[in-house]
Amino acid sequence: MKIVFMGTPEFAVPCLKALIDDGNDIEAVFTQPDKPKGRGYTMTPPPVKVCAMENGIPVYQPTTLKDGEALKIISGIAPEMIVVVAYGKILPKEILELPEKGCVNVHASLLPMYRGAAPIQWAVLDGQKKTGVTAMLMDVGLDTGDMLMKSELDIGENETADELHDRLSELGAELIVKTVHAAEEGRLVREKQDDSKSCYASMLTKEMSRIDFSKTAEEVHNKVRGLNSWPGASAAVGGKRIKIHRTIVRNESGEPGQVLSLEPLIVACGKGAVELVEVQPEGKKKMPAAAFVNGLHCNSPKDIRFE
RNA sequence: CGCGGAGUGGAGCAGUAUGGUAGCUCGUCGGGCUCAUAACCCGAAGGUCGUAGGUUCAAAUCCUGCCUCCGCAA
Repeated sequence: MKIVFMGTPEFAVPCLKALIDDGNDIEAVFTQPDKPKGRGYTMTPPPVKVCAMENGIPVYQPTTLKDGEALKIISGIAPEMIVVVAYGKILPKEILELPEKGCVNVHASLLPMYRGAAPIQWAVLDGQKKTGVTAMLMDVGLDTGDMLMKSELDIGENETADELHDRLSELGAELIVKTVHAAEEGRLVREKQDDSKSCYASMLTKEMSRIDFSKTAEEVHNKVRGLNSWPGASAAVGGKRIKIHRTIVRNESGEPGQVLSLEPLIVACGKGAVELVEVQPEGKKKMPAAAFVNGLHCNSPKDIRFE
């Protein structure tokens, strides 16, 4: 099928690859402009751009789709379908209506749950046991279009958002290929979203990363998993910030923030406790909690405290 | 030139202002104790102190260049 692909981050790459491998005719890729990133503000191309260029596909990186330029380019190509995966821009109505088979979006949740920017992370933050990917026909609303196909996935008890992200992106790649096939064969069924069951997964911010140990062990654990690896969950020990990458829920209890054991490293929460498995002090690499404890040179759990 | 931290046996750290024998907590290996052990006791191996120069009788330590890793910020 003749397709224009729109996407930006790592999540979208498997979808693009799968569509290419499936033999579709990807005439153009739209992605966000390169941005200064990391230490030293190096200009970094989005992952989708890198993938597109490796495959010799023309890349467009407009700052806006609303000025008519993009519309001109796309109507010149006249794609049968536009596939959008985590592009990061709102498509104007004129573009949505352009392809005969519509604009299909792959979204990393079981819609209508978790519409919006960070569906994977919020599913973990909320302690969901199940999530998935949904292919839908885009309309002018934000992730409100009619659903076409879904794939479900169980979330592991200790699975992080990053790990789930990788699994969902692969699942999404399978789903979009199936959806394209179904569209070619004209057997897609549209299903309306039940708006009353919808919820919104807002963007994550750094402000969320601070751990509140007065919350329950499950809430702390879900925060660590859901915010990993960005922005990450963090706490303070002895006035220094420390990122907490991996935890396990424990049954012990104590005063919130109190260290109950050094080996393994267990910190009490409002209810229950969490064992810290992998941490990262400011300016250091991530390390096993045991290594962190070694470097502290303290003998008693009373010597340290998490805040 | 966005701001800042750091490279020391396999891991995490100390030692660096006042240059002078390579240290600590673990891990690993061997032995002992024990019904047994991730516990305890004894012993051992393992490091050109990121790299290249410079100063010096002498550099992990002082000076200069380079490489690498990380936190913040975006």
